[in-house]
Amino acid sequence: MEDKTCHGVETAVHALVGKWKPIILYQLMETGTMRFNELKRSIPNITQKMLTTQLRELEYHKIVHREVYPQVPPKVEYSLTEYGKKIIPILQSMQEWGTAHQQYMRENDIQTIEK
Amino acid sequence: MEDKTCHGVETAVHALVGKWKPIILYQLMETGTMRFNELKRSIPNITQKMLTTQLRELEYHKIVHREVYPQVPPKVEYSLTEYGKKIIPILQSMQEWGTAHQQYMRENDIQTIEK
DNA sequence: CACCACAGTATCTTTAAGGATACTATACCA
DNA sequence: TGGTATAGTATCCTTAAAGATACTGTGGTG
Repeated sequence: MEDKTCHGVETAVHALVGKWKPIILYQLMETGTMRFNELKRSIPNITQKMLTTQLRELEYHKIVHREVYPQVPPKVEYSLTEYGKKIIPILQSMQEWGTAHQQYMRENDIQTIEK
Repeated sequence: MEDKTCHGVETAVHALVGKWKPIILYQLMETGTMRFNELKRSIPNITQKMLTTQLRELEYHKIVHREVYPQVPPKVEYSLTEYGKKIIPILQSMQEWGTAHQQYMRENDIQTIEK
């Protein structure tokens, strides 16, 4: 963190990176407050473990708020914090570019998924 | 394209993710055309292998242009393509948010690097 | 009574990403 | 004659991320 070469982009990458975080955030951005399983259902293929760990990290970074209702069966709601809402522009430009990129890749017969 | 589940964000993440890609792109955005070693020197700790593979992937995605000059010693220049320049808004909002986030984390005594 | 939904943990295993190191060719420089 | 710079490959090895699976407690429903 000392040197000038550690760009903000690095920090942003660090906080947002991972296969799931941007998708989780995008969901919360679109839908607002969501319960754990609601979130899980909205993201195909994500496992409980992945969802939990990613949410915990986002919570740690104060990007996501976790509200526990002491009930049985449990009820836990997730939402973007006011602070977390500041990443909406990033998500939106990613969404915009990503959608265009899908089309561009298709037009040029380039695989979006390499390997 | 009406596939609601495969968000553009996913594609964006896929094309931009990795420890190095956003940094490489940010360099090229700031400096313009750069030679291989110039890029390498500007990114501390990156290995040749990492730089090469990341550049190849970006080239594959038509985000980065690679210009080889048939000389000895070799000269290869990298730059953003016109298409690649479309991600500048993403990089800028990431840079902006990331810088603010560093400060926010510092103020709240939260480690940017977990674990 | 058996079973479901809820929101998770706890382990274990797999896979992908990243890193270290050594090596290449060739021209120029001292 | 040896050393430097260039832009890479080719291997091998180490982590970190992701995934699979099983398990928890409890209250309400059929």
